[in-house]
Amino acid sequence: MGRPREFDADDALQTALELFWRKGYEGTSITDLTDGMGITKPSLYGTFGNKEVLFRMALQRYEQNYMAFFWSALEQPKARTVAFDILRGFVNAQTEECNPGGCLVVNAARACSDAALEIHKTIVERIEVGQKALARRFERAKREGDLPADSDPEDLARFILTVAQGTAVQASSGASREEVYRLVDIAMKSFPGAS
Amino acid sequence: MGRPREFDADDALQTALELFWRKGYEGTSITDLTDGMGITKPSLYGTFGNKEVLFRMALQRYEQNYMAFFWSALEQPKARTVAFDILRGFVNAQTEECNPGGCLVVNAARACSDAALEIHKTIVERIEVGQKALARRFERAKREGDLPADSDPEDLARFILTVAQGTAVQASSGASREEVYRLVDIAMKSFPGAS
DNA sequence: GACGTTCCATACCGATCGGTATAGAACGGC
DNA sequence: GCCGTTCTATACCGATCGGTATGGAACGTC
Repeated sequence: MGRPREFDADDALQTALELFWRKGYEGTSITDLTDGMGITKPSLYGTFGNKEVLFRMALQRYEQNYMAFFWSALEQPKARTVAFDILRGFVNAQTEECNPGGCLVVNAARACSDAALEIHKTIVERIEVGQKALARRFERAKREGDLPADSDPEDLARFILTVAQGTAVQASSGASREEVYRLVDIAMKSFPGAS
Repeated sequence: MGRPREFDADDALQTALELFWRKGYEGTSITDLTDGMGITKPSLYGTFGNKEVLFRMALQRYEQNYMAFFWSALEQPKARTVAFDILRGFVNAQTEECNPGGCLVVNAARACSDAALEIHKTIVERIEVGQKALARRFERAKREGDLPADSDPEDLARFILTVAQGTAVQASSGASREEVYRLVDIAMKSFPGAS
């Protein structure tokens, strides 16, 4: 009962996600959000709570809708394919025409001012979650003989994500998909099992 | 003649550099700057003009004092040494105890809000200057037979700087110097001439 | 010691920040 | 038709943003 809302909350969240992606957490103002969503401030606060929870909801949606490739890549049978699929998946998301450039997480990782410290902590934590999951996957590969006995799974995981973060900077600076694809090919030469 | 200023402008600029390094352009407020410098706003504006020119002065000082290794690395005789010295130099600057974490340029590269567009353009431009200089160095190496005939100097330059940008994200997220050193070693396996 | 000059301290500017109080408009249930 | 509820619109909140006007204090010069 009561008056029905005149906008689609899901559409609005998608708009917020894209704005945060493009401009970062602190770079996106409430006015940016309400203008983009086409709603008023009370509607935004009534629906989403406040800016911080809205960002966290957008972050969750981002991981679900744009970072899903990461977790399915982990299920590839060979570590080398895991690594390649992850890098390619990142680059695809970062250079998709209809997406903002770069990576929402990396773009927001410099939520710099003291006021955004909590957001920064969350971002760093999300990166670590992915890095640890990848390291565990590489440990399994090492046990299976899929990775050499002298390789360090944690270092390899850090390397892959570091390249992904680097490509995010490149992509948000305007590098083309093909350029970054070639970059991934070069990076993969460092990975055990290169032809 | 006139009353002498009661603070050292060079010290103040160094403080500004460190604040911008740690918190980015928009994340650093005028109050942050004046508090850190121990001066008042009129002194800051009288000495440096405004926030944007202060940032550009800090950026210039940063390149001179912390990125000098880049240009001397270019003078190394072998391309592989050039690449390694550059990566090591970046990591050293990014993980120096007494420095803020990461890279001022990468941290500021997400000067996200619409207001900071000019700063963002400058930052992207500074990255490109380095990337092009490195590509030219690798072109020379290719001509000299120091790099294989089928290698692409531009792609190699982009790869090295992408890894450097990735390490900057890692470092500002708290990775240790040794961890990032190992990461550089892995990345160097992609570079032509690996043992 | 008066002077022009330069710097410092306080207090202020309009704009914007994230967030909210208030009042009215649009609905379902009775 | 009326009520309770939930939305929307306007107008506002204190705080902070980058930047400045004003007045006095500290100098070298004469």
